[in-house]
Amino acid sequence: MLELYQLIQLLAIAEYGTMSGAAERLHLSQPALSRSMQKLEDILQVALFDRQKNKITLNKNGELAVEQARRVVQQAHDLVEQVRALDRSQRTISIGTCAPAPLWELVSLVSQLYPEMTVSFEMKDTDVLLDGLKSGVYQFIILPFASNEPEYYCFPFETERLYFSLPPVHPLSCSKGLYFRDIDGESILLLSQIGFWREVCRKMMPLTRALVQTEQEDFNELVQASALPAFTSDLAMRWLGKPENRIVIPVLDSEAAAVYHFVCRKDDKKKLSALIQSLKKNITPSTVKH
Amino acid sequence: MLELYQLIQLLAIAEYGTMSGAAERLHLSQPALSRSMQKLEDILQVALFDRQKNKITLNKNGELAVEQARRVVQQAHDLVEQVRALDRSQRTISIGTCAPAPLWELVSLVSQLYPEMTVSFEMKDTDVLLDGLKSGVYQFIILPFASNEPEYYCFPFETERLYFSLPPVHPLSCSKGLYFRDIDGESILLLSQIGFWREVCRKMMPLTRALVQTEQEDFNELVQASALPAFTSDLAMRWLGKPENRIVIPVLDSEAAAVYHFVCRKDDKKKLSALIQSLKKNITPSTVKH
DNA sequence: CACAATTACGAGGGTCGTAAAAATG
DNA sequence: CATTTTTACGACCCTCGTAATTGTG
Repeated sequence: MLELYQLIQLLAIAEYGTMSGAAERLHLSQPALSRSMQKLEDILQVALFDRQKNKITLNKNGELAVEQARRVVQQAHDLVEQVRALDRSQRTISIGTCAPAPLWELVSLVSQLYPEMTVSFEMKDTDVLLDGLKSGVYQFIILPFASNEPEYYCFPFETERLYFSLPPVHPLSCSKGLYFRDIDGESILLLSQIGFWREVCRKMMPLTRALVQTEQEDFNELVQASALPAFTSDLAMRWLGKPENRIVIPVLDSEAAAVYHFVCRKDDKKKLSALIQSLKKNITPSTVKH
Repeated sequence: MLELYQLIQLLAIAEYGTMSGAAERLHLSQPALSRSMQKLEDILQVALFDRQKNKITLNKNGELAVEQARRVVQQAHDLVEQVRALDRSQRTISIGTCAPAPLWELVSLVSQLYPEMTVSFEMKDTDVLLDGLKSGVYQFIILPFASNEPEYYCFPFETERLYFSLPPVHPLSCSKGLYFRDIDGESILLLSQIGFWREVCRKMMPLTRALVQTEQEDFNELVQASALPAFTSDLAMRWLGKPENRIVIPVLDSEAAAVYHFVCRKDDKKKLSALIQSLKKNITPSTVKH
């Protein structure tokens, strides 16, 4: 019976050229490898090597066998990897999101509803998210708009509104509401992991220079220490707390309000029904409106 | 280490549905198969079956594994077959010919020159021969015309001229020479394995009905017993003898003379050089002319 | 109680490593 | 004389089969 280990050994010989070298690479004794190849030739009923007492070289048959063996071994390797990947994908829920805020609720919710599953998430551009949903990278994604592609199931479940976070000394800190353009031109502090909000800022405040901070801790300290404007949101304040020593003022532009949509493939709707129901239950009428 | 026998066993379970059934088909005990599959799951680090104490069914992982295993096992099988086929092709010379006559000389010549090789031959239509030469089915072919395709090496090496074989009582048996049309309309005896000559007859003697005989022995007896015209040729008479109690009369049409051409791929010219030289040496000037 | 799968245990086959031999440059 | 391949022999691993156990319809 032909077996994979024989093909792997053959490949090692082909790559290394000599039996003793291949044996060493395979952590095998030369005699073992020699016998193994003799047995392979027995099985194939074909000579694979030109034997010159002191030296062996692959003959035509051997070269063809090596070529074919590469395919077989590669595919066997792929089999292992693909099956493991499928298994992993069945044990993990991958979430793709356009912004961090929805995750604060979602991750704990998903962990509760599917306690045996591993939860992973990524923040990407919306087009990458849609590609990933299509290819199965994500079980569901969070978009700041609705998708009406027929193969997807989509509904809005949460809104987020941006607030300026101003130091009390700021000239506009007494306002009841502000527009992006009121602050445009001033330098502002920004967290790096804010998803699509980054683009919103660039578009709505084209004159503003953003000082981007990677770490949440460092960001918080900077906000307290500096006199620069920053952003927060209703969701951020609910989950992470209000910034200390700061005045928060709602941003009045319609672009400052996002309606997060849950999007999954219709095929997966049944699997995710518990989550979907739970999300819909949490929707308060005021939450969705803006 | 993943091995082929485990994949084969997995496929048997997938095809048969139950372990005991698959074990039987594999000429294996159930416990052996059960342990084997447990080991396969160990190797993949993945469960392949839903186990219900009394029953097993493939789960998603298992189905993917089966699908992949089919590919791997199939390719492993192909490896064996292809290597064996290559080995055979290196040990055999396959000749394709348009007519039987050239073989009488060729087969013995090839056997002498390449005593370690097996000689096989087939008689086919000329277009099939050319296809076969291109695809490697034949090492060389014999055509009744020259091929001037640039990748082929081609030269004429033998001619054959048809003769009518008439009973002495036949009205034309005293002729020095005859044309096809002189006999056209009479029923004639024909051997089935005459290659392209069959088409020549059909074309040159459209009114004639051919009584086709499969066996050489039966044909010879028929020729002696009946009063019907038949064919022979210079080569047939040289190698098989003159028909008894018959008058042989040359067929004068140009279509009754064939110049057999040896055609091989230029790649193979070197391998066949001994044969080519030997064939060229045998060419007598009179043999090639017609 | 028949049937299916798993566990336990001993037997056998096959591969492995060490040692030794043969051959080459 | 170092290097490479092959043969010989004993050890061990791993798969197999038989028998027994558990669970199901």
